[in-house]
Amino acid sequence: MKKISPTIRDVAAAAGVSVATVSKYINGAQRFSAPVEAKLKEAIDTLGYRSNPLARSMITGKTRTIGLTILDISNPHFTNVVKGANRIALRHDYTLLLVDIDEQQARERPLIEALAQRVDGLLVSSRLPDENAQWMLDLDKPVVLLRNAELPIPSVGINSRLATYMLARHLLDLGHRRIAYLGFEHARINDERIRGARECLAEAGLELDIYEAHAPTSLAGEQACSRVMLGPKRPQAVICYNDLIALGFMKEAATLGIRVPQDVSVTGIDNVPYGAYAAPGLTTVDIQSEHMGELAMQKLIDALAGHPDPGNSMFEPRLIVRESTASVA
Amino acid sequence: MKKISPTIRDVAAAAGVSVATVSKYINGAQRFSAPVEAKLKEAIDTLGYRSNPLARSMITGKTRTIGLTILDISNPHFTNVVKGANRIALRHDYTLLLVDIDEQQARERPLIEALAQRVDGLLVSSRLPDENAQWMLDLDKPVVLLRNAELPIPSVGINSRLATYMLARHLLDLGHRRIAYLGFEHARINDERIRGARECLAEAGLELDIYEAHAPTSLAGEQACSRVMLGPKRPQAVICYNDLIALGFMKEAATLGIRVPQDVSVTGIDNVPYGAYAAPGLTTVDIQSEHMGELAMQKLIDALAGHPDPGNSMFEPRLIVRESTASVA
DNA sequence: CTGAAAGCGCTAACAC
DNA sequence: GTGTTAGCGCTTTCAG
Repeated sequence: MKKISPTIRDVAAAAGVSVATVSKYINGAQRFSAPVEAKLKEAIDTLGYRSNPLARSMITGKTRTIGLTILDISNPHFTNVVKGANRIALRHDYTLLLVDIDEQQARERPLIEALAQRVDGLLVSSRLPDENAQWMLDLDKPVVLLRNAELPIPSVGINSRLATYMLARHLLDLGHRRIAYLGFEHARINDERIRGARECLAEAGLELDIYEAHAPTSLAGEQACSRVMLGPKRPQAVICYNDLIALGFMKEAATLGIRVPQDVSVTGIDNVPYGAYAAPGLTTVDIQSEHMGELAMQKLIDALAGHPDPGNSMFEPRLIVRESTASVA
Repeated sequence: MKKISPTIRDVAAAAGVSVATVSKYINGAQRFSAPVEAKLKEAIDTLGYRSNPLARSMITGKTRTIGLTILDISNPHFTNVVKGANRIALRHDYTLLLVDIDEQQARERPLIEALAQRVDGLLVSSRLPDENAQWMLDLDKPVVLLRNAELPIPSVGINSRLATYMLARHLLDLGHRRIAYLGFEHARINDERIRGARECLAEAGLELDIYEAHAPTSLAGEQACSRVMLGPKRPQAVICYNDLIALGFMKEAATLGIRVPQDVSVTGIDNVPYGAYAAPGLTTVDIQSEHMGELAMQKLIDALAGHPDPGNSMFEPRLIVRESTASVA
């Protein structure tokens, strides 16, 4: 059962034409006389010929593949980014070469450099600070960054500062005064998020208490909960770095006998699907993850087609109020 | 800024050796005399040479890429499969070419066939029934199926029948008699799941009432809830096709004023991460999604290395009892 | 419209 | 150890 697949030469022989003609036919490069076209069609499907994409790629330098690096596919935010990116890619006949960096920064650069050689362009989500991302300019492939960048690389991101500003505003409106932020300092946008909340509180003459989760995960949220809630400065409301941390936080709060939202209001960021199915439903900010993936891929494909759209595109966050936040008793 | 990247010939020239020598050096195929090795090293990094993987692939026929088709990356079950598969792949220096079929069966076969030409092997998750999957044998690439297959194709799956049997048993033990199954008939394994639950109930002289969700999603679970709970045969317990449906079901139940688990016990299948963070926590069956991805990838890589492990590997489900199930009042 | 010929960048025998 | 020589399967001038 080791049938060697037919090459363009076999087709040419069978159809009694030259390989060049076959090549042009396959690529729809021009029109043909009726008899030639008929013979080609015939030869191709009796042989079951399929052109070898590798050989074509070597010559054209195009692979119809987009490299996508993601920090952690388990995080629904990134899952949605992939979903959106995949949708647009398939629509344009591109396929995704996916690399889940899996939170190990060390391998990031070599992985991306290797990836770059095998794709037409890249979508990159990375924790690398802008200063250390210059090398991406040397990849000689179009890149779109999944974040807000100051670099001369097109990017798609979210206004994180506004996101936390909105959450802080919402909590202030509910009458909260002691508001804490449970962050994740290894994320580049953590500072932005702190700034947004701080600004808002400052306008009310208040300060933001800052706590740290050791990972952007539910488990880390659970583990941080007692530290935040049973410490000396128990907050009335907690803004979490993301929804996963918030969900973990809420679960552990329940275990500790702390009621949400009666005893503490909790918010996340991302609007992951499961925030709506938690109880109480999680108040959060929608950052349009799937649209981010779509837009980033669209920008990349446009660049590939010779219509680069440089600069940073920023999505505006949208507040989603559910039951995890409430007025001060 | 259009620097054409150096080829193996440039390196050979710069180092004063033949291209064959360079090729062997790059591939670490043998040892070299000290002076040659030094010159090669020198030439390679002054030129910044990187071998072109496309050219290599064309000759060797190997791409170090694994094709992975998934039904819906948004479903945490599949997300975890990807996570596991990616981990093993990276460990062996393979990369994933991901295609999210996105629940549109029509494009499945052509997409997979195209994918097969560009990869060394495939991991396939598909809704195609075994009878219509014969063509996969003709892909001329090793394939591992992510399901229980009767085909002569290696596969990794879960004992679905046992999963629902266990859930039914658990519910019977809690004293439930009127037990319903909320399924998703387009899934191949739906029948297996029905059978497992039915068998268990039959042993107790009971029958299973069957309802249908129109998709394997939370939204579909929400929409099905009133149909199940406000119909003529209100069940005491509901076994849902998967966790997403169960989560949606529980949410809508709360909206309808039906208490879980006091008024109805609910279970899912999959053990997605967010089942633990719902309230009440979702009783479910762990199907080891991530391990499935790992094992499937390992089987594929073994096959690629000439150590095929044919046959079906089946994971055993594990019951996870949380708060969404309770004894009859 | 069709074909001949020259490679793309690399590997793989096989000599030396 | 190192070099020579064929190509892999395809696209792409450039003639006719």
